[in-house]
Amino acid sequence: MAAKTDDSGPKLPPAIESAWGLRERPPKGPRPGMSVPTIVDAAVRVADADGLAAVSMSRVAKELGAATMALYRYVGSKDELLMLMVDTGYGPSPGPPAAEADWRAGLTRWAWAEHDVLRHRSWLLHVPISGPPITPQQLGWMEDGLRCLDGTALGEGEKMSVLLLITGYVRNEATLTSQVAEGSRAAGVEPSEMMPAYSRTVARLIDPARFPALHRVLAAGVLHQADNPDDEFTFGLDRILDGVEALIRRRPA
Amino acid sequence: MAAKTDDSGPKLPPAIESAWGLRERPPKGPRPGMSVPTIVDAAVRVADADGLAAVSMSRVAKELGAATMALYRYVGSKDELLMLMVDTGYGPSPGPPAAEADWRAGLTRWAWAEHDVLRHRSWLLHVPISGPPITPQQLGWMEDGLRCLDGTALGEGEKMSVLLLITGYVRNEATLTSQVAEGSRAAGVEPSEMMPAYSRTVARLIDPARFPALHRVLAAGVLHQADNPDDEFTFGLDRILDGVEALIRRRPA
DNA sequence: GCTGTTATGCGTAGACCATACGCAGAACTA
DNA sequence: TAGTTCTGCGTATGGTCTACGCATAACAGC
Repeated sequence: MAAKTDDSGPKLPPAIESAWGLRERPPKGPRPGMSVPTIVDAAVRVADADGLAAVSMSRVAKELGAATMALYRYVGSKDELLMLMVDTGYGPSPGPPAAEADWRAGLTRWAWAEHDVLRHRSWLLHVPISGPPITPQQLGWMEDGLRCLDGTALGEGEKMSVLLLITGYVRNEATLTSQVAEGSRAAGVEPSEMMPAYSRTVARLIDPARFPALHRVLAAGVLHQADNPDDEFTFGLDRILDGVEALIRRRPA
Repeated sequence: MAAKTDDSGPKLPPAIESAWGLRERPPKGPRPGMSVPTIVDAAVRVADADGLAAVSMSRVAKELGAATMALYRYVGSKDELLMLMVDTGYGPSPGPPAAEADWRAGLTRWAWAEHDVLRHRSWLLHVPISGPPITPQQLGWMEDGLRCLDGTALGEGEKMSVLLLITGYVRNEATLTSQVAEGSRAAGVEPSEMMPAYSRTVARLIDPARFPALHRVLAAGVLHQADNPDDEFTFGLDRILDGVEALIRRRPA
């Protein structure tokens, strides 16, 4: 209730308001030569091509044929630009679950959707997030996730916690695999040689008497063969969903 | 096998080697005025006091009464320093589980230990990690975690996956709560007012028809009262451990 | 049509940052 | 004593974000 009657309350960054379409152009002054979406798209293009580190205000401006400082008419700070980049970088949410899908199938699809986004936009993982989501598409993802749990007996707070749990897992998994990929590129090693090399390094460093369990893992050759990363992802996700299932079963239907 | 007979193989950063104590001082030249641990301690002190963003080479040097460039005699790059900061920032691992503890109690203790470290050293979460752990104390944490699963029927690879799962969860939870804390400090709001303010903002932005599930969550007031963060942490951890328990039960003992 | 107001584009400049390079001198070996 | 090698660090380069202010373009009202 009282959604619109709220005073405008806590100051929202201007660029965020314009992302929600709550901002009419003032009728005076020269016509703007760019727009917030144009700038954000350019920044995303740079990040896609050369990584997040390449996204500097001057680089984005160059991409648009504009001067560096021109961007600051549209975006309050670089952090604000980053927030908007995350929003468009994630893209539209995967949509509500199919009507006949149960919660587990729905959340699995939801998790894989985020997984897929993060796989080919790994720079999203490097953006320092500075708070809970307030951009349109981000909240769209949240909405779609919540809907997966609609039929269950979980409380609203529990639903939220479950979503946070899953999203955190997906991000974490993506972070690890992207680190391996980036590390191998940086060291000029074949990606498939990365984990074996790591395994050899650790083996050289540790004393088996002080690190017996770790030594056993290495001896088992676990880190040698690069598992199919998708299997690794599925393993963890299934563990988490098993845990959620145990919780749901415990509730009276 | 063949731990020492390995050639020195992949080039390890010099400062890492010295962290493992594999580096004797060359007998010539002037005696060094500082040491790697001295520098790392100073950097940690800066991060503890003013956050990771305050850790610049010049700031650390000032802390030591030295010139900026003097540090580069000991540390190859800032990234290398950061890696060492993480190692000493985590501190010594919590130690092996008590003999009478089952795996679940052991992992719970292990997870809480990391949780506690991250709670009062939240800058650890902001360090961009660039690969799997190779520093002594980091591997110590890994060892202690693995030992918790020693009695179970899990394979070595599964043990590793479980650990990754838990550590990822702990980091993620800590990231979220520290974001709320930092956000409130940045906005000058009481920490306890942070989530209510967020809730109000989202309520103002979303259209209940397009975001029905989210609207329901808000209406339930879930985000209003700042849950005891420890309860939130326990909830997620128990979900994950339930999932692990389901896996272990499925294995023949 | 003229004038005042306002918003835009952007040049300049300041305050940081990491770090490549090279030199003076210290501490050791022979 | 001569030679070698390592330390400390001054200087300089090229990058970052962004505060500030000016010229100009476009509209509102008279």
